[in-house]
Amino acid sequence: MAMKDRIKERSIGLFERKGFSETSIQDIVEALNVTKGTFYYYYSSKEQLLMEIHKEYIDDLLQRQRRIIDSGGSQKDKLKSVIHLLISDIARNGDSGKVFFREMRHLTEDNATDIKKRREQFRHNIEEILRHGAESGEFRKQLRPDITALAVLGITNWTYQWFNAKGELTADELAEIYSSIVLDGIHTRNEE
Amino acid sequence: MAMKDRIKERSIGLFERKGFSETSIQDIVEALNVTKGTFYYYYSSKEQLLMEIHKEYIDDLLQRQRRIIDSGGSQKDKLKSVIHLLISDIARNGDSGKVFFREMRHLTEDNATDIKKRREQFRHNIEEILRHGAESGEFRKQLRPDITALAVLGITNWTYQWFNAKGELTADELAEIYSSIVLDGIHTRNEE
Amino acid sequence: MAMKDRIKERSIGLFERKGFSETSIQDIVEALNVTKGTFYYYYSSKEQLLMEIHKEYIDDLLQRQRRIIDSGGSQKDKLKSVIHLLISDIARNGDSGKVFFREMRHLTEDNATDIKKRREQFRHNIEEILRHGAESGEFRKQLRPDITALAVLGITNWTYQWFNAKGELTADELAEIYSSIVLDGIHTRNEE
Amino acid sequence: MAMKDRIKERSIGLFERKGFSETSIQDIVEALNVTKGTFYYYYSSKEQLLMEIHKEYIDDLLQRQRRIIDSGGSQKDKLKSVIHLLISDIARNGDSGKVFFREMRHLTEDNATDIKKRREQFRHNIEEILRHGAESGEFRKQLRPDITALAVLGITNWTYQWFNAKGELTADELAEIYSSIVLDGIHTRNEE
DNA sequence: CATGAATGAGAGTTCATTCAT
DNA sequence: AATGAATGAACTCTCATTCAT
Repeated sequence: MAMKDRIKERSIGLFERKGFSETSIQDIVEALNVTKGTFYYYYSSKEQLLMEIHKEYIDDLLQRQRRIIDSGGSQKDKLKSVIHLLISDIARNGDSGKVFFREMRHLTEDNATDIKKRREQFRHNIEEILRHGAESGEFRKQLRPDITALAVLGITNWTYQWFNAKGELTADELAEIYSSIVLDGIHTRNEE
Repeated sequence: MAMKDRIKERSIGLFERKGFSETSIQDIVEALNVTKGTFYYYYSSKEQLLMEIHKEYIDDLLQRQRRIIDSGGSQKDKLKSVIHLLISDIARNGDSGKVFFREMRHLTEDNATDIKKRREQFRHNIEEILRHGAESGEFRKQLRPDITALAVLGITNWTYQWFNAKGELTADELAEIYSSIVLDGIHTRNEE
Repeated sequence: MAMKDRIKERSIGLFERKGFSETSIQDIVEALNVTKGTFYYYYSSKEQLLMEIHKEYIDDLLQRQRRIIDSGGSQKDKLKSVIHLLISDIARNGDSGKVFFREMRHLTEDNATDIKKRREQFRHNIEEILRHGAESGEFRKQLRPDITALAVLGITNWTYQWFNAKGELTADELAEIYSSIVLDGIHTRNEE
Repeated sequence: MAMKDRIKERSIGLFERKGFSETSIQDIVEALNVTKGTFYYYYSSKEQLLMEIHKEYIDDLLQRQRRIIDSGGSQKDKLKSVIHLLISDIARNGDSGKVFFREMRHLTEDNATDIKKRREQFRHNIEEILRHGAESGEFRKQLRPDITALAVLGITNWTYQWFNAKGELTADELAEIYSSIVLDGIHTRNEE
């Protein structure tokens, strides 16, 4: 693998374990057995590295979300797929996600604005699924799509705080449970 | 107000705005127009201050949660009350919550373990509500209480990322919407 | 002497010998047997220290120049006194002057502008002496006061490049020679 | 133009604008759209480049000064020619001169000694003109030639600090004024 | 109670230079 | 003739903490 990617990969791991601020350039280069000069040959600053991690993560997510939305299928299926997308990403790509959700604060203003826009795009796309689903009669009409989208994101994103890909629960199972809660709630139904 | 509390209060505000690592003791004492010596007279270290913030926050939450659980009422009402407790706390006490959710990483191991235990207690109490509700037939039996508790915490805690107490939505309204989603889901029902 | 002044004094000596860029904070604090922290307790940056050196130097010079101008006496006497002021300052205060003339480049724009204004004030004051002297008939009318002022400054300031206060020539003697050259030139006169 | 000269030329421009220490090899090669390797193919170090700039400058000056001295003519004419030589060089060759006068400090000891010798030769040659002029009766006998030479150099070299080749004053005019001041002084004469 | 001088370790970053290709 | 990856030392600056007063 190229040095630039090796640096990124190790940094993600260290940022996840110790936090961005608590990880020094020294830590990163020592983990790779290279020198600080090497780091700065590939990245102009620690923040630029963080920015690249963020961009890669959110762009990948947006792209896969786009594919789901463009696919045929009911809005319910699309919503389930988006939930599955987010959860399964933890198993695939866990540390990146954790860094993404925790360390945005350390981007400079310009970069933060950039990333924020893409995050809002992701949220907005979920809102659209909910809105179309309400129009088509799949979803309850009285729930505000904006708040509901945030609820869905809350459930899934919080998973980054506790989910262990090697635990007894698979990402697929968890996505299934979340979908069930979001779609049907926890109340017993008349018909049950 | 006593100096010790003034220090804590200002620190919470600064930690929320800039982050724990990015806030220096200098920042804190300058904001209060005192000197570093004063800080160290009241707190033995920056981390000890963070620990006190955490303890105060979680203990207050646990105490109020306890009161809800000990009150009579259905499990459904208790769950709604806990959701309301968490959301309304943002309006009352927003910065503390944000610091609590973001900065636990900066506690030393011993302190982190201590706080983690209390957080798990809080989560466990929600699990119990869910478990009792399932036993009593209020809630669907096939949903795992542990995962469901984490879903509830996800929805509410994520709110700290975006909720603005001065926005168009009140904490009460938001708690109501969340309860509706959690209890009934977003699907349209037969009877509707 | 107070630490702040000790730092300044030593820094002037080091800047003179090695140059501003080539003198590190480490060099300064080692020469004083203190630590870097101490330096930054008194000066917020290396540049701020340089700025204080510059301000002190030029302000002192301007003040003494003012006294000369406000004294009675012919313009010729005033010019001679200003030349004497500049030369004698080297003996008194040599390193400061060398730093002042060499290191202005290292000030940030705002600070450089500030210092430049005061330097121009000094030059302007010489111009005024020359202008008044021309009006009163003491000095030749066909010489432009602005260029002549720069010539006077050239002669005197260049002295900082080579003059050694401990050499065979005293500052007073040198000032006398310079005055003679500037006033009468090097040509032989008819009457001689 | 050959790469080696292109590097030198650009470097002179950068050194003049930013200073020797503040100009990195990176800056130089970026300005030329080549890589660091190229730089080190032609120059063994940054200092060697500086040395070549110095040598070229002073050797050119010495050579032209020699031509003036070897020409017939009065000492007065020779002195005027040397003043003109120095001033006109600014217009032709401004950046080199500025670098020459400002950055000698950054030569290593051996190189500095070498350059110093040639500078002293230049100064010594002026001294000789003055000495011969005094002997022949052209110049006042009571002025020390060594100090007077330094005064002449002061006036001319200081010009590098402020002269703008594109300003209202030409180099020729300035040389004329300087010569007048040096030769005749600023005093009014009986005969005027 | 509170000050303020001083510490010392470590942070992010820069940069002249080397060298295999 | 030129590249570009890598080095390593040095740089400016920050900061939690200590302690005599």
